[in-house]
Amino acid sequence: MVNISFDKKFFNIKDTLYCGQVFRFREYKEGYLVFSQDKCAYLFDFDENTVICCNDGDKEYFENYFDLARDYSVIYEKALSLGVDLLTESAEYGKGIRILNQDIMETLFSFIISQNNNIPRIKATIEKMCLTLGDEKTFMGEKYFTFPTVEKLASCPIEQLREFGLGYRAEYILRLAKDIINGLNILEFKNLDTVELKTRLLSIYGVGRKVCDCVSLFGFHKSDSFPVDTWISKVYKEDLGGELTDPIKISDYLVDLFGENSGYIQQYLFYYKREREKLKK
DNA sequence: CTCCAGGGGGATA
DNA sequence: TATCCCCATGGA
Repeated sequence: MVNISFDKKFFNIKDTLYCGQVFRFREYKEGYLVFSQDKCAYLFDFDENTVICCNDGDKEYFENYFDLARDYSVIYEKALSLGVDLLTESAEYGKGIRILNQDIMETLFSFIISQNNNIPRIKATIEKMCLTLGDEKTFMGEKYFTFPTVEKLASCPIEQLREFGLGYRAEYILRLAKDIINGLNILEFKNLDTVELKTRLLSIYGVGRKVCDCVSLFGFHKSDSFPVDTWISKVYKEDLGGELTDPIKISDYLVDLFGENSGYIQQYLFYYKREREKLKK
């Protein structure tokens, strides 16, 4: 086992896990267990640091997963410098968020599941998938299940996929898994620029603009992506005074406005808007 | 272009 | 109890 310590000023565990970019984690002891692919890490606070505890062989994987090489103070300062009141508040509130570098396959399947769905149910569905189709492993004495392989997903009867709570998304999952088995190479997309990547992602059955932007950002770390859901639509309309209604046009407008920082700013705004709404109740 | 089905749970009225 | 909403999309 190895411990990686990182200044928690720009790495807050809760903000990073609850800002909606990731679905496989659970509370454990003084912190959280986070699962990715077949791996697991234990995160906790220690003094002024966030500590990542993982198996020796997974050190580099999780350093990349938590995007430790990137200086988030630059992104935070940039957000403040734009002079938009709501963004300043949002960045201050969510400056501990890190945009994860998640497993590409897992991100793609997970965000197809996320469409027109709520986060508790997305988590529950993915958990059932892992429990049934994944492999059992142990980390720090805790049992967990790996994310299903494409082979397992492709050979799973559609009725069983529906039992996980996938609903009509079961068809999307099955068709994609089968396409990958038949030669569709998603990992090859890593070499593409954002425009080309998005075109390829959009050609996948069940992937529209919203899922495409999430996968571009959370799987491929294309930060010139601005996923627009109902919360971001509200921010755009209520706080930025926008008049567009088509989410695709709103996304294009916001990427044009924020450029390379779009993805980070999207997370600041989404998280702040949603958390603040929760607090009102 | 608009309309609507797709699962199902939780929030709201 | 009924209705709306949810990190939407494909098809008519």
